[in-house]
Amino acid sequence: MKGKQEDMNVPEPTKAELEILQVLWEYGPSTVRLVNDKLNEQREVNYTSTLKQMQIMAEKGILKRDESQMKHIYIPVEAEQKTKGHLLTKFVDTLYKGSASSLVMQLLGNKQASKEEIKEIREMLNKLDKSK
Amino acid sequence: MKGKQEDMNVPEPTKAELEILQVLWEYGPSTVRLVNDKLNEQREVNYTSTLKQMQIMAEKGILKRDESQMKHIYIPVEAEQKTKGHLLTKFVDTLYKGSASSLVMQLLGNKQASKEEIKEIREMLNKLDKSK
DNA sequence: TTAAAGGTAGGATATATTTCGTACGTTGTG
DNA sequence: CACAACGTACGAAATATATCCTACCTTTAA
Repeated sequence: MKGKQEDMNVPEPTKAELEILQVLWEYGPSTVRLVNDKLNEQREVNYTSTLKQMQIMAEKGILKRDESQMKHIYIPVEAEQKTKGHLLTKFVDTLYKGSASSLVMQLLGNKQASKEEIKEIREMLNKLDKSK
Repeated sequence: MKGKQEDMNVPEPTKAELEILQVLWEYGPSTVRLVNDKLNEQREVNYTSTLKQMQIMAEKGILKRDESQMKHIYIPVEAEQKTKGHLLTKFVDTLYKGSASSLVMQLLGNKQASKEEIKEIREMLNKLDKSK
């Protein structure tokens, strides 16, 4: 049995696409107008640029949309954590040959993690232990 | 006093550029021939494509080169860890709003870290404590 | 009821990145 | 010497990504 459209593999977002996803993750299903407004709080973008981008994302299967109203509502197909997980996996694979601990080592070594964060990480590890 | 050429900010590598850097990191300063051979172990690339790419990287200041021999030798300007550090910082900033612990949380949660790796991470944390 | 505001669609353009073709010089070997 | 192998330089083409212009439809408010 063949999979439905929604089952197809969602391609990795490009840089501009990621910006849009961030807005949708933060504000939930939204119109192009809202997304474009949020983007413009950071940099200047023309409305139709954002529109086009989101249309393309819908074509690619990154977003789905509700066309029942004139103001279409766009929704990410994948959950935030899933998409971030993909990106993280790819990142670890390319830069650290898949070794999560190598990545964490650099994170801790380069002071990219504050004391509080180190504390949080330790607590996470402890919780992991208890759950076994 | 103005900085020398070498002091200029090294731009972030593109995807193709990163592939080349990986080879140089692994094998040290190398000729285009060697880099191209290594790349071709993974995918087909024309020699002149790799050459051009490395020439551009030299222009950008990502690589420097020794032209004293006919076979030019290319060398990364930044150390491996420094470049990876930049990329990691950017990654944490864009995807996790700069929170290292959020990233680690996902790493641990999504089973992208094996038992052994979790053990290693814990040991790293312990070492960090001792050094204080 | 009509003009302004705001919506979508889609082609064209701009920019960034990647790949390759061609020209031409140097090295090595029969 | 001559020619094949190998090197660089550089413009052009191919791709991928991002932005915008124009046309046209719908809603809203004067």
